[in-house]
Amino acid sequence: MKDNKKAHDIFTKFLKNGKNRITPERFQVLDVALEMEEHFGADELYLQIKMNKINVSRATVYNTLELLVQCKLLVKRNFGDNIAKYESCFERKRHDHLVCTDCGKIFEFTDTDIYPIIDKICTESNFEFNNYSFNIFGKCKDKSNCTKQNENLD
Amino acid sequence: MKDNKKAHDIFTKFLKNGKNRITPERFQVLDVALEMEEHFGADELYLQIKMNKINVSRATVYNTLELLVQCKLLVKRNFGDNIAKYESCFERKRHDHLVCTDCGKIFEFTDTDIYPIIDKICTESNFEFNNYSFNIFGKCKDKSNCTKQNENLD
DNA sequence: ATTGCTGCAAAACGTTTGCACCTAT
DNA sequence: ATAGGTGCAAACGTTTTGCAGCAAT
Repeated sequence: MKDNKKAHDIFTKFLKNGKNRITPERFQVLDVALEMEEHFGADELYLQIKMNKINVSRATVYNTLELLVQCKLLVKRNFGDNIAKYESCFERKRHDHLVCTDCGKIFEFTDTDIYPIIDKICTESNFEFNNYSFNIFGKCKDKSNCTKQNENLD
Repeated sequence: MKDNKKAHDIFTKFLKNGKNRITPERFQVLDVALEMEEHFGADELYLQIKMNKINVSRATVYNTLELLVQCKLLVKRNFGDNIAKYESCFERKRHDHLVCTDCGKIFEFTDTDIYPIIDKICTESNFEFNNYSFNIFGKCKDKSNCTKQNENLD
């Protein structure tokens, strides 16, 4: 297991601050979330929890994931399929995604040039920045890399 | 009714090109879509169609919307609530969105500085660009403007 | 003791699918 | 004639909700 102590501390502080209760279930959700592969769905996490023989209900998983987003241990993303995907951003660099519409693969990139643009727009629009999402949809040109799950294309 | 002739022509050309059939239902969906307020959901469009006493099924609406996205008369968007939203981009300038997480309002902005960034990333990643999504989430600072539907905040 | 959280199951919601019939080609 | 498209209803998968019991404060 990774060193989740810092993450626990952040979550504890957040929960106390918001008069939310400190429950073992919430920390179990956090622990499993930090172990997940990137970009997991809420239900996927729930099933993983069941597989680990941990007894936490769906309702608690969904509820806790929202809390973890609020305290910025997780980010919530959407890659165009209308399923909420979560991703740890605990001790990770902010990044965005390229989504291949042929094979469904998701690639990460980091580009800081976008930050001043966001700053400018928020200032101009009198908007208090909280988060952003930036996805690029297209096709892997390197087709050896692209399994092309949708064979009905082209 | 707006001048939908050009849009019809684009759709017709696209359908013929892909060996899709030209059916009256598809053009009825297009016409209602072009009349909709910005950012409508598929089911919302279906209900609007029913209200107009037009007889087109849900299946056809969902199917046709995908075709309209493919021929770039509509764009499909997602503002973080896992409901696919559509928006006409027929004779409209490309734009992105600020989403207020307090009141849910969505504001548009246009910023061309992002294009060279997208170009650069696609070139570096050997990616064939098709589309992108860029949303900024935050709060309207001008609270007189913000109805704050979520009174449980702060 | 209070009130928020939990588990469970059912419901809700947007979306997709199966099938028989229809229609554009 | 024959694919492909349609309408309808049922199914699907994700997410939310209602409620009784439980547990953190």
